[in-house]
Amino acid sequence: MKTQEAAHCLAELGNVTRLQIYRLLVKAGKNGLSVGDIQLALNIPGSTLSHHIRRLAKVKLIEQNKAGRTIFCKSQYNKLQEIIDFLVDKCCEGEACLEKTKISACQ
Amino acid sequence: MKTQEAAHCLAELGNVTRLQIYRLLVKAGKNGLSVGDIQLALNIPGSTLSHHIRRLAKVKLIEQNKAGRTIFCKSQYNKLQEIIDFLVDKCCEGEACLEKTKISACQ
DNA sequence: TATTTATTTCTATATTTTTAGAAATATAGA
DNA sequence: TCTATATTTCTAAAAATATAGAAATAAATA
Repeated sequence: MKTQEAAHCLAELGNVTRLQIYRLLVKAGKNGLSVGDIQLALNIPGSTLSHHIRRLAKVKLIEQNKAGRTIFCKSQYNKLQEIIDFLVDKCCEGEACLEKTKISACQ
Repeated sequence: MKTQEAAHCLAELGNVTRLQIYRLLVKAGKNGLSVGDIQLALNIPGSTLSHHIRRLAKVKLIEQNKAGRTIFCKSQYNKLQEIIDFLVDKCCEGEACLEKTKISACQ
């Protein structure tokens, strides 16, 4: 991952409401949550929620699939992996003081 | 780390210039770099650089110490550790599919 | 087909952020 | 003490973001 993309992803995570949404989805696992579930959990206006979800989806931190009139959102764990790898890469002049986080399941 | 603080830190990392500064410092290790070194590497106005460094320092992603008229900046690795821990905590309904990144040295 | 439900899009306003020139401060050295 | 160097603070303007009401869309159900 390049700096530009990493910064963009980190900026999307850098808003309290969006981070709450994202964390709900990280915890939720592969089935994810519907937009309605998230709205119920966070108690925010639909238009605000929709705006934040769209931004998370745009940078591929989450993905959405429609089932009838319900839209399910779920974390794209590989993107989080890439962000973490970017942040810890070549730490301390290559002295390898950071062991990488491995995201094994949930891909 | 709580959501509020995590979001704040992530927002500070979510700007290309600040992320470049931060990554230089993560790579630099425990001796860090002077403000002048960073300015040379990134080629940006001093006032802009100073503003970004201040923001990174404010959330303790980096620390600064003065030596004469030179200010050295270095990464506070433990903060990065906390952010990563926050992001991967309780992933996938506690199925523990994320192994935590360990930052052992450079504290 | 009419209604309800789930969610988005449109729109506008308030707030925050980014950028950088100019001036200020603080320390070292001549 | 005068000057040069390293860095910050002040200031202002442009751009981006956050928030949410209202209207629109799309699918399920009566």
